Amino acid sequence: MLTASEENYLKAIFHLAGKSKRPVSTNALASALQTKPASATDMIQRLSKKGLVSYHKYKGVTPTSGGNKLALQVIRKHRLWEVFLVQKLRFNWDEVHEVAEQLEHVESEQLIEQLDKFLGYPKYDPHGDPIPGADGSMAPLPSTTLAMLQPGDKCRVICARDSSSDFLLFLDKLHISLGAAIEVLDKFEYDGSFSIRVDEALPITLSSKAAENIYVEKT
Amino acid sequence: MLTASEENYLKAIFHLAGKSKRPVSTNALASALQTKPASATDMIQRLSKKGLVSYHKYKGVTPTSGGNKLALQVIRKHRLWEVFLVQKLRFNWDEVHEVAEQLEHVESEQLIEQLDKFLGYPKYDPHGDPIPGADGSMAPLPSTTLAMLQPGDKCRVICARDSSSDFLLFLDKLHISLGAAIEVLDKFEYDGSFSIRVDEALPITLSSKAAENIYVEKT
DNA sequence: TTTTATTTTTAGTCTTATCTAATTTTATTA
DNA sequence: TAATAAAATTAGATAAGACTAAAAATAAAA
Ligand SMILES: [Mn+2]
Ligand SMILES: [Mn+2]
Ligand SMILES: [Mn+2]
Ligand SMILES: [Mn+2]
Repeated sequence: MLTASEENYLKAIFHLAGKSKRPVSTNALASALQTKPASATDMIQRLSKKGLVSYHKYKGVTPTSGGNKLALQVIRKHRLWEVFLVQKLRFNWDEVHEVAEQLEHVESEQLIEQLDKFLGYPKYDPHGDPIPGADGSMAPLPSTTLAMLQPGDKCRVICARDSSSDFLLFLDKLHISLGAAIEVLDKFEYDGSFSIRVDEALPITLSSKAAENIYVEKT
Repeated sequence: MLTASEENYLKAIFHLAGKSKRPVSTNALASALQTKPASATDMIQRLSKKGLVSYHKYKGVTPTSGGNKLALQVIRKHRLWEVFLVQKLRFNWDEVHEVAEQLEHVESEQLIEQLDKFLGYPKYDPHGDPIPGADGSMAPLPSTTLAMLQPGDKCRVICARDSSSDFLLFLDKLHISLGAAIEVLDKFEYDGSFSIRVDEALPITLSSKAAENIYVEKT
């Protein structure tokens, strides 16, 4: 088992390496974790001994396939907790990170699987980032906005594209929350506005500007 | 701020000292935490320096008023998480402790207040232990069983008195879960059995033996 | 009231995770 | 290419939290 610190480093290496798995420099890692390069080197060597990262002195570090898998599981936990905090505990979009950063280290297979179920197996976190499955698989980044839908289409809200607090406050006023089920009733060509139904409530009107800033997945 | 280890020790001292605040011996503390007496002494001295416990060499240790307050806050978090695990994530009564033991150390005022709200401000945990309020106040131990109620009475399920897995499985079959709202419809004097309604569902019959083993609070 | 047993504390060691300061390697520039 | 700057590593220190073994204090028994 990994310590919280090891998990944080592994996750940071995973993120910094990106899709192309380019080597992560010691300085970049240290600065991402708000620590010193010497500490990063220490931890890199420890993770390397455990076979979780591939490391060549002065040449940077990348996750191994084993490290990759573990990093994805930590990210899975982090993002599921973020969904919980926003959808169930009514945290704001920008208040969840710190807390999820702690919760992600709680160790219990059962906990995370039941949480996933409780949340309805969400595919995206409140920032629109895909949630890895138990097997490490991930949905593609969200690309459909509410504005792309046609009357009769149904969808679920993933996240806001424009995550300014103004916009989020606006969504809150309309009771459009993360994970809300939306049905497109009508689209008015005149100004591109929509008539929609949110979570079985009475129909409301939404401007094209707002619709373009809401990422959804069709259901 | 306290480390997880400090919180665990403080909580154990609080529990072992009991209501009468009798001094806790080093051996008792070590054995409660499954560690060695030398480690317990170490930690006792650390907590003493922080003013959280009152300590006299060879004479045992008790929480100070400050330590008491902090211990109650950790217990509050522990028990609220236990309620969450059982009521929301469908954990069994006896599966929650380990996980709550980890979750209790997550640090966020907002998290615990929102969780409390989300759970409907429960007064008891799944083991029937009262949950301290944010101010440290606690409800008395549960004393009312379902069997004590009369037709027309309404209540909420606190916990099982007999927490054998047989009985818990039986309750599960009847869809009587922790926190369930129960209405007593009728009481049959012939055998002491009850007709009750659980969470607005169709009426069911409950034996006197079962009713005597369910602790409730009247609503 | 000595002697013996138990409990508790102290002394010294280990691991994890951090830091600063010094050194080494790599990259840049003249 | 040689000098300099930047990045990375190593050396050495510290703190938390655990351990074992030894010493000291207290409790129980003879
Ligand atoms: Mn973290
Ligand atoms: Mn996120
Ligand atoms: Mn704990
Ligand atoms: Mn409990």
